Amino acid sequence: MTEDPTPAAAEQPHGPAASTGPTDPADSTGPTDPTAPAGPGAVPESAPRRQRADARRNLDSLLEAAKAVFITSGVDAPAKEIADLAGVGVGTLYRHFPQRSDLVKAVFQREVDACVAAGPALSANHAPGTALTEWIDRYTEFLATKRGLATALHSGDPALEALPAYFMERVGPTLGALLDAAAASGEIRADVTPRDLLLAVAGLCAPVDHEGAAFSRRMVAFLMDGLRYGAVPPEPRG
Amino acid sequence: MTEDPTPAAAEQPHGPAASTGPTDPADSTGPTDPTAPAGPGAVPESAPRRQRADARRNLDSLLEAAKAVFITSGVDAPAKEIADLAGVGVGTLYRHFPQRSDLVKAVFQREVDACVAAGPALSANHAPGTALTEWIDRYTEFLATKRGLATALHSGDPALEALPAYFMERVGPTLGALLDAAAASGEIRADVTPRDLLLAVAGLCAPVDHEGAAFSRRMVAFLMDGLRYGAVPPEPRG
DNA sequence: AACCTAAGCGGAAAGCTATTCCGGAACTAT
DNA sequence: ATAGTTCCGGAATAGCTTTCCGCTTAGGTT
Repeated sequence: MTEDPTPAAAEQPHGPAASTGPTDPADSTGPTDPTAPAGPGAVPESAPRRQRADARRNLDSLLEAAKAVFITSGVDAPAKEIADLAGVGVGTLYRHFPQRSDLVKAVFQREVDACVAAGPALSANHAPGTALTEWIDRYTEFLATKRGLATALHSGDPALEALPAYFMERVGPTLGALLDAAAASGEIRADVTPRDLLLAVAGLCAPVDHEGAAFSRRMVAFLMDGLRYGAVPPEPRG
Repeated sequence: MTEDPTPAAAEQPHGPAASTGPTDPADSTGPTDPTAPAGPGAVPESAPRRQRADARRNLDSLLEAAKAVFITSGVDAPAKEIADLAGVGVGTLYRHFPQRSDLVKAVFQREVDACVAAGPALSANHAPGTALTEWIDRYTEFLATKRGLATALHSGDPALEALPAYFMERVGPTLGALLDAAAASGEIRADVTPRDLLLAVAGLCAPVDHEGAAFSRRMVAFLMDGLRYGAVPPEPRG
C-alpha cells in the first residue's frame, strides 16, 4: 500500500514558489545523479550501474508520445495508444509511470512551471489586481486548451488523485502571493484562498474542452468580477 | 442498429418551461407508449398487451435501488451494484435503461422538476435579482449534494452525454426567464445565457462532491456577484 | 574482443466493468 | 388450462488497466 510512487518526477521539499528554480522539467541529465560520478570519499560499494541509455530514450519517446496523444485524445486516452505511438510495450510505460498522474505531471510540468514563473514578472509590472487577472487568464488558457486536464483535476479517478495536490503545491504559493497583494490593495475581496480559485477555475474549464476555450475564459472572467464586487460594493454604506 | 432508446423517460416535445405540467416523474402508465399509442388511422388490431406487472415492479425496484446507490457510491457506481440491490439481473437493468443517462434522468427527474417549478413562485415573490439568486442557490444545492451528478454533466462519457441536453431543455426556459427579468431590471449584466450559467454552476459543483457543498455555494455566489458587477460598475464614469 | 550481469523490455495474463444475447420462466388473455 | 408473449437472469463478449516474468541487450569488466 504505502509504496513510493513518484517515478520520473522526483519529490520536492515543498515549493520553490515564485522562485526561479522550477524543478527541472522532464529533466534528463539533471540532478538525477544518484550514484555519485566520483564521490570523494563517498560510500564506495554501491554502484547501481547508472541508468541505461535505451531506458532514457524510451522515457523520452513516451513523454513525446503522451504529449501528442493528450492533444488528440485527451489525458485519459488508453495507455496502449501512447505506448504504441512511442514504439514500446505497455509494460515499459507502466514501469516509467506507475500512476497515470505521473505521466500527466511529467508532460505538463514544463508548462505549469512556466505559469508559476510568470507570477513575479506580472506583479512587478502591473497593479496587483491586474497582475492577478492576467495570471488567471494565463492559467485558464493553459487548462482550457489541454483536453481533459481540467476534468482530470477532479475526476475522482484514483490514478489521478495526486494531480490536484500537485497543482496546488506547485502554483498555490504563486497564486497566493498574487491574491494577497490584490486583496491588500483593496481590489478584490480578502476571503478567497488559492485553493478556492484553483479548484473553481478547473471546474469552469472542464465543461468546455471541445467547445473552445472561449466559454471558460468568459466564465472565469465573471468569477473574477465577483471577487472585485465583494471588495468594492456599489453602494458603500455608512 | 438504430433502435429507439428513451425507455422510462419518454421524450418531451420541448419544454413546459415554467408551466405546471412537469412531465410525469418516474411516471409509470404515462407516455411509455412504444409502438404508437393510438394512431388515428393506425393499425387497429394492436392491443399491445399492456405492460406486465412484474416488469413495472422491477422498474420501481431499480429506481429505488439506483437512488440509494447514487447517494452512497455516486452516479457512476457499477451497474451490477444497482442490479444486485434491486434484486434483478443486469440484463433487466439494461433493458429498462439502455443508457446510464436514462437511469440518472429517471432518478432525478422529480427533483429537477421541483427546481423548475420553483421558478415562477420566486419571480412572483421577489425582485428579479433576488429571485434569480435564490433559484441558483437552490439549483446549486441540488447539484452539489448529488454525488457525482455535476461531474456527470460534463464527463464526456458517451453513456451520459444526453444528460447536459436534458438539463438544458428542462431548466433552460425557467432560468432563461429569471435571467431576462434580472437583466431587464438592470440588476445583472445582460450577456449571459441560461446555458452559460447551467454549465458554469455544474462546473463549480463538480470539484466538491465530497468536500461539502459549502465550497460550491461560495464559488457560485462569487460567480453571481460577477454578473452583478457587470451591471453595476463601482465607478460609473461619464 | 569476448564475456557477464542485471537493467530493461514486450506482451501475455489476470482482473474489472460495461453491454449484449438468448434459452427459458412467468404473466395475461382466452 | 393453454397459448402466446413479454421479461428475466446471467453467461458470453469486449475493451481497459495493471501486473508479471522470461528473454534481450547495454555497458562495464577482463
